[in-house]
Amino acid sequence: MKQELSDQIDKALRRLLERSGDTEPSPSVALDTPRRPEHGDFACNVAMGLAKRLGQAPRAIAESLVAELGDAGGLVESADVAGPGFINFKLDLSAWQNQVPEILRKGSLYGCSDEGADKRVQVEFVSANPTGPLSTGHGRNAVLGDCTARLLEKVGFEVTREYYFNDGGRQMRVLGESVKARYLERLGRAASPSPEALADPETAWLEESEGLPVVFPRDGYQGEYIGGIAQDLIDQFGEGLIHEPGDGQFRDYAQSQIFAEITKTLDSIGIVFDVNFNEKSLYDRGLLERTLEDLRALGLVYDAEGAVWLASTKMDLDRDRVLVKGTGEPTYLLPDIAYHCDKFSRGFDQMIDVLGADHIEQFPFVQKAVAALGVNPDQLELIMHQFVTITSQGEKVKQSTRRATFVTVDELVEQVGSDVFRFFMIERKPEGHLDFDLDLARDQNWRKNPAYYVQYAHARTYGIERKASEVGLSMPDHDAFDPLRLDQPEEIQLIQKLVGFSEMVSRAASTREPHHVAYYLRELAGLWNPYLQDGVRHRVLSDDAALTQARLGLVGAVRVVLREGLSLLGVSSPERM
RNA sequence: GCGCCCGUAGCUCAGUUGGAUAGAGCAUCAGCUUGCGGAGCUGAGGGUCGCACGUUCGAGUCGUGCCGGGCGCGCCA
Repeated sequence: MKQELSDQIDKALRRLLERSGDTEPSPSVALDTPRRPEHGDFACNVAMGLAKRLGQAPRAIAESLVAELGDAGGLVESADVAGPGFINFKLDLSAWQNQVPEILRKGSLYGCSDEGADKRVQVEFVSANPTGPLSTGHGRNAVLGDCTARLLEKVGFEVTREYYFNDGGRQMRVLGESVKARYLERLGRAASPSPEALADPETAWLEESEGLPVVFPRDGYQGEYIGGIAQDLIDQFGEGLIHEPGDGQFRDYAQSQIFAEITKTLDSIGIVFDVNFNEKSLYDRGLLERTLEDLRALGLVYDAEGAVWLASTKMDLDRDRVLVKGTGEPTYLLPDIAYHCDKFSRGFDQMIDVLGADHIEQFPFVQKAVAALGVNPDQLELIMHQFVTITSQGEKVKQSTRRATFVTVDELVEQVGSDVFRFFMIERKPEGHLDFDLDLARDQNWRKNPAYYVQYAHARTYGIERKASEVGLSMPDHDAFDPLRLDQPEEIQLIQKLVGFSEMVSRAASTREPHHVAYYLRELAGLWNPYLQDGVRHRVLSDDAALTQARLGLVGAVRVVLREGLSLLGVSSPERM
């Protein structure tokens, strides 16, 4: 509808410019929705931008444009020139009202578009290495990536969700050694390091204690889950693994166990990946060597100090980076570059990496290197997000990765459920900090907890349907009511909000900002809940049969939009609460 | 020290290529209300948009400099 008006204005503007002998390209017409209702339904500022070019007063240009436009084929009720040169449009009420059956007709397709038609996009997210349970930061990353993927699907892209993890390097070896240490401790063949030493890197690290060697690695993983994995191995193998190296079965078993746990966690919040891509497969296919050779052929690689370096300063970056260590082992950077080349070779039109703030430094190196190897840098984009803090009783909950005292996704989901978890995690724009208010998240009061507030708004559409069925009424089809009966100001306002859904989806998808969906839903619910509450002025079920049908039509349209919006967030749409 | 992100109401945060008198939720206060669904409805107060300068018809939004907070700056990932 907005598009239709915008097109009409565009045509009128072209006619106007042509007549005045102006041959330059016509400026694009932008409409925005004014904050103040007396400024109409849509406002246009194109006249102000043309003032200089045409050498006329903006208001005069606006007047001519209004005259040229006429009533835009019955769409416009009034067009007024206001302020410094705005044109304020008020649409005919029926233009709004007739959208209600349209929403019902489209149903779950409402809000969809073809912006991404025939395009394949890959979203890489979570990508936590399987060394422990997912933290809240990973949780935010997971929800952000998944909601972005859902938005892209909504606007027509073919989306691949992918999880990449490093299983070739040092980190996994330390994991294996950590498990082996706990294994030996539990069998009475090794001693645990002192708690003081574990807590503080500066404290002396004993080689042995009470006659037993201390084998736990200095930078090992201290979480309790490591002991659990060790216990599993004792239950299975007894003492049979005491001569097994840490990076053998210990590592393999720990990795597969932890990865299975991570998968389970993600599943519990409705996230399933299409591809789990492991670093090792890059080694197996010889892609590291090939990437290195390709970069070397471009003169972007050199040897120094016993290591192999990426000449990133030649690519406008502030320093060079090591690709292969003196030990002959690659750093994580080389596989990362090889991985992104592999992505590209799989034919995606667009690749999106979702990364936490602690990893963004890495991104430019990968992007530049991959660009040197022939990928258009615009095809590889980054969604960066800041960290999560958890607040309860007005105090921040302290977290430490090193000591594994962080709050896990599992713990949070157990307390508040998947729906609230996801809603809270997506509510903030990615680049801002996210303060997770645990008390509010736990609050069952629908009026206070925004997640429930929106879900409740949806459930109420079913409450009304149930009530209606008691008097033999059912929800009308899209052509079985007269939308012109929806003429109360609150109803028009609701309809305008419903109509704005598509534009919001399109914008959220193109800017990769799913938090707009959450805000939109809160606003819609903020109109809908009070509308229902005021059962005097506009009761849905009344003695007026035709009016009742029309309002049930509105109930249906609101239901469609709430359901579609919630589904973009991966939050359920309950029929009762 | 250098790089990136953030700074908007008491708190947590929105703010659509720069648009008209800066918004929401929570909290506070006042009045109404006994419900198509669990207490609700209506209204009010609350702001030098971190500070300064600049760009222009117009700046919360763009540029520069400063202040404050977070993250990063490894042959760790």
